[in-house]
Amino acid sequence: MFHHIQNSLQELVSAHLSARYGVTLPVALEEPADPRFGELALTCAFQLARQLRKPPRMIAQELASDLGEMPGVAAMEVAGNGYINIRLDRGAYGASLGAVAPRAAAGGKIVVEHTNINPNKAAHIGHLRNAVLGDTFVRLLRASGHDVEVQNYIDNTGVQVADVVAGFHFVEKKSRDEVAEMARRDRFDYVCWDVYSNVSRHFGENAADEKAWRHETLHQIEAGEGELAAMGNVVADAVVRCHLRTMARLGVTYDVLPRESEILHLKFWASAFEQLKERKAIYLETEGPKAGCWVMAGSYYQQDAASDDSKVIVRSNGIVTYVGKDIAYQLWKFGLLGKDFHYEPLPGEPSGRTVWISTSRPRPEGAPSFGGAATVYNVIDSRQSYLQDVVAAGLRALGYTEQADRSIHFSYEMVALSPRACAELGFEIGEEDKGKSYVQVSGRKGLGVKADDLIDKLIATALREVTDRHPDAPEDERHQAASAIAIGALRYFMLKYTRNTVIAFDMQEALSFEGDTGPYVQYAAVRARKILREFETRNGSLPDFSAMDAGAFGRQLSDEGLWQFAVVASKVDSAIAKAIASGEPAHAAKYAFQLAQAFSRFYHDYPVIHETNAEKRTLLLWLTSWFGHQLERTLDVLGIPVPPYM
RNA sequence: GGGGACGUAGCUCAGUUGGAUAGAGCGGCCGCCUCCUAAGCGGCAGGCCGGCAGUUCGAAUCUGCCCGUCCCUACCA
Repeated sequence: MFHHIQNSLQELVSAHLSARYGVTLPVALEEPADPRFGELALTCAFQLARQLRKPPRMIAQELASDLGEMPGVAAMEVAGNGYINIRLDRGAYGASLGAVAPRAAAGGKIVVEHTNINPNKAAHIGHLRNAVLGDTFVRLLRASGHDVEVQNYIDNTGVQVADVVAGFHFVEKKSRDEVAEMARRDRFDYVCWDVYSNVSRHFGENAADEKAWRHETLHQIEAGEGELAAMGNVVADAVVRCHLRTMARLGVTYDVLPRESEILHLKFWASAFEQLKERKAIYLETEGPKAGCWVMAGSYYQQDAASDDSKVIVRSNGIVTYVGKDIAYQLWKFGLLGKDFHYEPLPGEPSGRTVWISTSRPRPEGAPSFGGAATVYNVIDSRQSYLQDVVAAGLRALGYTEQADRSIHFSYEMVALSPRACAELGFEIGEEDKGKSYVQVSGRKGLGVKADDLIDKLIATALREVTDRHPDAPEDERHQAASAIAIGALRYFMLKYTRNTVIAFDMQEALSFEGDTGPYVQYAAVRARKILREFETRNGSLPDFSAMDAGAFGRQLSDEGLWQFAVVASKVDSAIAKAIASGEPAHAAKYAFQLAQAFSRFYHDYPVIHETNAEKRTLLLWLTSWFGHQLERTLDVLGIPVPPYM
């Protein structure tokens, strides 16, 4: 509702400015920090002051009287040097709050690619940040009416998978069948975690083995033939399944899983390669250390590039780099490659929605049409910004400038470990890391917090809290509540930091359920539901809310506390729009927290059920119900469930 | 060397395209459970917004130069 008023006022004022003064400028409508200044404030008098060569206060006075009556506005006051403070008509505003704003989709399909975990080991907390950020952004976009497709790219033929295969084969001396047997058991991704760190350690001590084993394994995997290739499929498929299960615990889902093996087998790269060569986006280097490589000139992907800067796209041995494959994949996402994957439903996925996975053989099943996006968001950590620049430059070099502009690197900083977390986990910190405020996680070193371990720990902690408060509740119910709380705590923790903040993961902070946390927000939702349930238990049903007209809202919302509460709770759409515009899911999380804070105060200050004045009681119940709806809408966007009780 | 990010309360972080008195959580101290769940509420203490200059009616926010921290800069991904 707030969002709606903001937009219409902006239009009105903007039209007035151009008619009255012949100027067009973006009308700044801010929300004053101090509620005594009203709900909105115009600062355009300041912006106009220089152009009109008049003091801002005079312009403000002129504007305020010229604008006169505006719909939904009760009063305008000139304040300070030239602010125009706007007070909304509380009765009309209150009466309009229940209305649901229509959502118009516009701008074509948006592809969001996230998660993208190498299928060679268990997911860790860094991957969680990626998935939660991506999933939440998807929910934000969908909540505002966009058509969104979620892709999770599976690099099942890369070095990381090859290294684990080499570990199983050369170090652990396991056959393909033995690995397949292990893969059927629980938490195979944990087994791979150890195999990977073991083989990485071995490679660190034995460079010859690294070169030989990796070469042999990669060669088989890329050819798609041999024992090691078969083992690679077993490992990657099983680990992908583990990852999907881990993400499902957090409510993270996907529409399609494009795999690198199909990029290879369906010759995606060959098509992209032809386009790149034809458009002279890349060239064959003839001299220097990169002789024999197909490279992209540095000037394509960075300003002020040194003249000899270039990025290898195809190695001198003819094998394409990851970036090259990524350019092909990116072209496909926009429908520019002239090729498509084949798809099959991923078997064994829980019902509800089908997850499709790419396959190289045509399948009869009617898969939806994937790719062909108008806009693409790649949720990838900031360390890869250089490579993302190269990918976008590839599109641009092919003449797809619009798509390059709509190819957005949704970057975020890494999740590192606080020194205390390292100590708790029993990791030895190297000398060079001692003085640092955080330590980077490393799959190769096995240094990190596994996602499932963290989730388990959160559930156990939450279960203790729930059991303390509800010792007599059935166990499965308590467990359900604890799981919801754990998800809330984890997702909120991953979202509360803005994207360019490095998270120094600290177990105690992550396990905290008080203050600026998910459970605090969930608690507000639980209590709102409880009040309504309690009232119904005592009185049979809720009162008839249709009796609440603008007059009643006007009378009751003259109470400053209730009015402020209603205003805050009316800003859901505004918060979602802001989070999308700024690309910061953290803003939506922050808003959810502010909502919960407002409710906590309301809960404390207004005993709803015990209110004796009938009109006021009805309004309090209506506010509680409507607030609950608003908060749950916000929580839904954050992917945070509401526990049955806490 | 080049590119990028960051520096705000003891700690961890917000700060909406430059706006009114710089906020939150945690930690510290003091209060509040006969009353819809205290995972809560209220209060107090705590800041030359890294430094210096500039831009202007106005700067934590924009520009330049310093200081400090981190990331990237592979024929790895």
